[in-house]
Amino acid sequence: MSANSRLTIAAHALAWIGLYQRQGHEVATSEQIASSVNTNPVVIRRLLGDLRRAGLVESRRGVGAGWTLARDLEAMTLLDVYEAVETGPLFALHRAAPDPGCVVGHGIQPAMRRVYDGIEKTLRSELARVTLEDVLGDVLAAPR
Amino acid sequence: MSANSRLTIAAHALAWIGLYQRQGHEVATSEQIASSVNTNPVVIRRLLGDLRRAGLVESRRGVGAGWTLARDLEAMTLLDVYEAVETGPLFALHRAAPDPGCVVGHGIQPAMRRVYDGIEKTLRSELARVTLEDVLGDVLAAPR
DNA sequence: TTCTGTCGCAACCATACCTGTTACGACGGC
DNA sequence: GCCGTCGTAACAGGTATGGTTGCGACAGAA
Repeated sequence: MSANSRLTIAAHALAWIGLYQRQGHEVATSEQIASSVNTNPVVIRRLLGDLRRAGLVESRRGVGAGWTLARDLEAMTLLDVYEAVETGPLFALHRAAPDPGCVVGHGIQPAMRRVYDGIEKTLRSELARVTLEDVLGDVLAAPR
Repeated sequence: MSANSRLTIAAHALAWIGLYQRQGHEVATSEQIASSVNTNPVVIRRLLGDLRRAGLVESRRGVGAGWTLARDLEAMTLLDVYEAVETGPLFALHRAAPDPGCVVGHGIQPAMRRVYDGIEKTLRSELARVTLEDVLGDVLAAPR
């Protein structure tokens, strides 16, 4: 599976904004964040747009514009971020419906859905256990 | 995320072969399985090729060729199948390395990797808990 | 009012992966 | 030699992601 890095980048951006505000600055610009992430500012704006729609950050426009956290990193979990930036399910069922006349084709989808639902539930509880404050703490604890 | 259905199709194929053999047949052809899955036989052959390389199925060639299970469904878990058909990690880190001169850019990757490693470990234990025999049982228990 | 810096967003391209399809050689039993 | 099936390459189409450019919208400052 070609995994995507949206969750990683979103967590990076949030931790960056949180640290920047903690250092006394009011707003962070997409260009500053993009510089730390090493990507294009538009990529950051797109992602932060998702986070804004999820109520995790706010944006100001005009001169001196930029991004601020909508709530403290302590009150934000990776599950919030995951739900804001990820769309579909982890595993998909058949693209085209299997043969309903076949016993296996008939019963395989509910069987697999049950497994996948359990996995997604576990995944969510794992993500919900980690706050962005935890992430930032881990980041700052990295050896130089 | 655009999930892929490889795990679903692989489980479908294995359950189908298992049931077919249980009904007294020796080998299953990719065309029969493709008919139940509702896809092209080459797709099935490609997937079963992965499963063969993982030691889950065997193939015969020549006239009367086809596929057989390499071991009982009871001794096969969804984790075996997952590892056979899925390649990369569930979540990716940055595509391009973040700015190492930035505190966040420096520490974000080990921090996220720790989270992702924990999640993958949990995912694997969930998948390892389900045998293909469980799946087939669930399939056969589906209401008509 | 005008200027300036930033966001918002559309458009486009490149890449990568997955799925489906066609084609054809390899194999092995008859 | 014939035939059915696998093995695999090649290609096309769809989709997701990421990178880039361009430009209008906005809001504060001069």
